[in-house]
Amino acid sequence: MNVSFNKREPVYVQVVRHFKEQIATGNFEPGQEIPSRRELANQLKINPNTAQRAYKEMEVEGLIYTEGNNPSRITKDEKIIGTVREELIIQAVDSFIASIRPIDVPVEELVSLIKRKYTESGN
Amino acid sequence: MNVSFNKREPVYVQVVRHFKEQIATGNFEPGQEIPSRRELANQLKINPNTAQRAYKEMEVEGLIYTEGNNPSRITKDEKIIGTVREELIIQAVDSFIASIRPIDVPVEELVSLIKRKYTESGN
DNA sequence: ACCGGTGTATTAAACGTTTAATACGGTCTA
DNA sequence: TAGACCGTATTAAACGTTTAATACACCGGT
Repeated sequence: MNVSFNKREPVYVQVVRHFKEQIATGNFEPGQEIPSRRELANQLKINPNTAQRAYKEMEVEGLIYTEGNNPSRITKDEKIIGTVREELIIQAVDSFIASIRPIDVPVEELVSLIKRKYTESGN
Repeated sequence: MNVSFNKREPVYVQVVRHFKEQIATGNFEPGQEIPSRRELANQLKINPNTAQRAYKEMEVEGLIYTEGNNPSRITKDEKIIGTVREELIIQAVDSFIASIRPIDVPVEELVSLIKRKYTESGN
C-alpha cells in the first residue's frame, strides 16, 4: 500500500483513484477483502474519516460493498470492474487533451514525445 | 479574453496559464501591452487583487514587465517566449504520463486514443 | 493643479472544502 | 459479558484561497 499524496487534490479523492488503479490493473480480485477504514487510516497515516469518505464514495459507485460490520470487499460485479479501467484511461486522456489543445501542438510531435517519455524506465 | 475557470485550482494560477497559452501560440507579440490589473479584473469578473497576483507571478517569471505606471507588457525576450511553449507541453505530457502509467496501458493503445481524440473537431 | 488612470502594498475577513475529534450501535469471540 | 473490532454519524476545527477595504506613489492630460 504505497500512495504519495499531493496537497492540491483532496486526499480522499487520491485514495479513491489509487484503489481504482489497483482494480483496473487486476491487483484486486473480485470479492477480495480490503483494509478496514481504521486500518487503512493507519497504513496511509490519514484520518479515519478521510478513509471513510473514500470508501463511502467507492461504495456509492458500486466499487466495493459492505456486509454487516465486516471490512468492505471489492465488488464481484465484473462489469463494473471492467469499466473502471476504461474510465481511468478516458479521464486521463481527456484531461490531457484539454490541457494540450490550447497550445496547438502538431499531433506527431505529441505522439513522439509521449512514446519516448512513456517508454522511459519507471520515473 | 475568454477564460473558463474551474474552482479547484486557484483563479490566479488559471489566469497565468491562460496568458502563457496566448504567448506560446503567438497570440501575443513581444512588447505588446496587456490589460491593466483593474481592466483585466473587470473583463474576467475577478477581484483586482487576484489579477495583481497573476501578473505579479508572471513578472517574477519574466513573462511580462512593467515600466513606470503603465499597463504591463509582454516581455521582448524571445528566449523566454520560446521557452514558454516547451514548458507548457512538457508539463502537460509529464502530468499525463504520471496519471496514466499506474494503469499499465499499452503505448499503442494510448497513441491511438490520443490521435483520435486530439484530431476530433474542437471539443 | 487636478483628476483619472496606472502599479503596488498591507491587512483583515469571508468562504468552502477538507480534515479532525468524538461518539454511537452493531457483531463477534474469548 | 467484556473487549475489540467493525461501519456510521455528527459536529467542530483547520486550512488555503479569494475577496475586500484602503492606502500610497506615480504619471499624463485637461
